[in-house]
Amino acid sequence: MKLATWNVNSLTARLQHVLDWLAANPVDVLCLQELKMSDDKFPLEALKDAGYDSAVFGQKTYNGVAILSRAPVRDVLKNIGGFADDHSRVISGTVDTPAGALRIVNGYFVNGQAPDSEKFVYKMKWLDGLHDWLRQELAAHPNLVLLGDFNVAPEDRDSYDPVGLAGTIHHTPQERAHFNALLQLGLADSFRLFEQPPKSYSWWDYRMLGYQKNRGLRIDHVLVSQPLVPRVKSCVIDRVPRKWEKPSDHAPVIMELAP
DNA sequence: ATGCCGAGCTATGCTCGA
Repeated sequence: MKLATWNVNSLTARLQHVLDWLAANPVDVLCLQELKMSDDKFPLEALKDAGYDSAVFGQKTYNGVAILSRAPVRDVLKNIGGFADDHSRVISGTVDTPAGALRIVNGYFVNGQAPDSEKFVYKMKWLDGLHDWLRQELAAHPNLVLLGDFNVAPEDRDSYDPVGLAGTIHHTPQERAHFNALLQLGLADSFRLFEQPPKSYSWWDYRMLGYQKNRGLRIDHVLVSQPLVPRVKSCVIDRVPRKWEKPSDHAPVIMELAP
């Protein structure tokens, strides 16, 4: 089965791209971030017509996440357990597969703006909350996928300019320590289970011809729990929709799980 | 140092993203 994550930067603006992409890439699960719409605006019917049920945690203007799935999604949970948050950033759910129940945690991680900002303080607290909650979630759900827009470039090779951008947002040691703490829980970065092309990124700035110059960051990730690692067949970034007219600034990341 | 782009809002310039 295939699972994908895509920050669409407004589902209102990008619905047709999502439908076109799903028609060409009929994944089993697609996790979306930055819906930028309230639940009542979510295009449930259009996605149902495309073959997907949706679990939605929307928010007007900012944030908002959804799990689209060909199979029903059960036991849906919104936000991080035990962490009060005004933002709609995390939605979790379980899908039943031939190989057993699969827990999916879809996150739109805090951006953090700059290391000396209040938003960065919020990012650190949010990541602490996520980590503590995930430890329990992993105990309860051995087959777990954590995917989404992490807003962290985990290593220097995940940035187009690791030297010039050292210490700036997405590149700070604090953010990378939080990413590594997630790995320490027993999660693996599925993208790095395989040899990958150098300069592989999932986000490119709209400005200054970022995509055309491949000035990007790899900040969208698919992490899998240890029992799933032997079942991961591939993880690829699909840059095709980044070339479409009026694209999201993020590209989808697709992970394939056996059987 | 800032805007460079793009989206949303009750807007006609601002905030935010990354």
